[in-house]
Amino acid sequence: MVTRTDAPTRREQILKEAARLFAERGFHGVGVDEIGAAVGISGPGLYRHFPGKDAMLAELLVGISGQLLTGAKRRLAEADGQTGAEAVLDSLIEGHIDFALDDRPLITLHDRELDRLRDSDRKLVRQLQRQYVELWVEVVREVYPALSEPSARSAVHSVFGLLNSTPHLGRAGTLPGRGATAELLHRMARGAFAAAGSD
Amino acid sequence: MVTRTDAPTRREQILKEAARLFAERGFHGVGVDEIGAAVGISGPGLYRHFPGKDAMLAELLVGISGQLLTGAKRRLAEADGQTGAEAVLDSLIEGHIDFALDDRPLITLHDRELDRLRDSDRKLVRQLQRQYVELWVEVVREVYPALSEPSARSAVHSVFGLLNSTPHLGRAGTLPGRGATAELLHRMARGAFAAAGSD
DNA sequence: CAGCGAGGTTAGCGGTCGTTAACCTGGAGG
DNA sequence: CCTCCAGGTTAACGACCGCTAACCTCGCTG
Repeated sequence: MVTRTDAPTRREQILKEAARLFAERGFHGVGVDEIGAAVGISGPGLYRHFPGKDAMLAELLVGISGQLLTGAKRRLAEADGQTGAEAVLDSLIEGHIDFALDDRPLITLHDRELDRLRDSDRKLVRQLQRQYVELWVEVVREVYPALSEPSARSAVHSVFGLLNSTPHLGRAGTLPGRGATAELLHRMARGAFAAAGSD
Repeated sequence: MVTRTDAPTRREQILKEAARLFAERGFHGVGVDEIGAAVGISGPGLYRHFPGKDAMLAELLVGISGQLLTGAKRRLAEADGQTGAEAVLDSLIEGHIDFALDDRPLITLHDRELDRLRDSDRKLVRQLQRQYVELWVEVVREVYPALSEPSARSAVHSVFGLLNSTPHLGRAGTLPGRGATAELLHRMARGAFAAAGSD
């Protein structure tokens, strides 16, 4: 894991705050003035960093999808041949949980504001998402050969729903600690797949 | 189950179309003119039926939460004493799946646009949602006594995420039929709970 | 058959929002 | 020291949107 030590750039600040605000109140529910205020500058100042409000959302969504896919590919490559499919599936689940727990606003945006994108950006995001899903489907079917491909795809989407539920778990603190939550989610995801695979 | 035979009222038409549009493009992304057009009247005509756009969303969300809670209470009462906790849990899961499959737009709204409500309405909806969750938590803990209350609550929220993933499953037709999908979801939900309960 | 209310219509107001224009400023480089 | 540009500022424009006002028109009903 690469740890950043240098300060975040203004662009990164903006993206982070925009993600939080978009997740809280929806893309159309947030004004550029608010985003600016959140980073200490005022509305139109944002246009020195982004061509428009749409571009911020696009960069966020493309970034999320790309990051998920890249991480999954890396995990798949790291384990290829050496370890069994079970271990790969565990690694995929772990990666997705880390993302869901560490970047809740992004997870929220990811399946909520996709339709607000320009056509070309939306196509790109959907393509990345599809690749990510297909990668999971292959691994899941290797672990549970009884699953048909459509069933496996449905199961994967459903498990994403399960893992992405983290924003609904107590807003902060009330849940039993990050480690325990991650472990609970992991067990439940495996249990859900196992139940789906007992055709 | 009560089956309606009479034609839907204009109010009901409006609510249905508004739900669909809100789910597709978000509350702020839909104009009153579009909602009107969807039922064949034009924008301001809606104000003969609702005091404002907010009121439509409020009625939808309060209706959803109330319907879910009422259904769950009924299922709990029907089985009380007679059947085991396992059967009650199965009944709850079945009811939630029916709702998720039959009213996808409402399920989408339910956890997406809550923050767009007036304070009083939002409090009411949250209270109904909380009661619904607590009802599930009690049943789940009866079936899996090893689960602590916080863990059970997290597990319930996560299973809701799983069951509410239906809008993400193929937009229509591509999934293996309603019955098979319902059964798959049911099995996965039970599997997830079982895995959570093996503390 | 007069009257009236339910349920529409169109025009338009007031506010908000994304974006652009025009201007300012501090610090780095020759 | 002059220049320039990155990164701000405020003012303002145009579009859009929720909502109201004013008006119309049926179908009941006394």
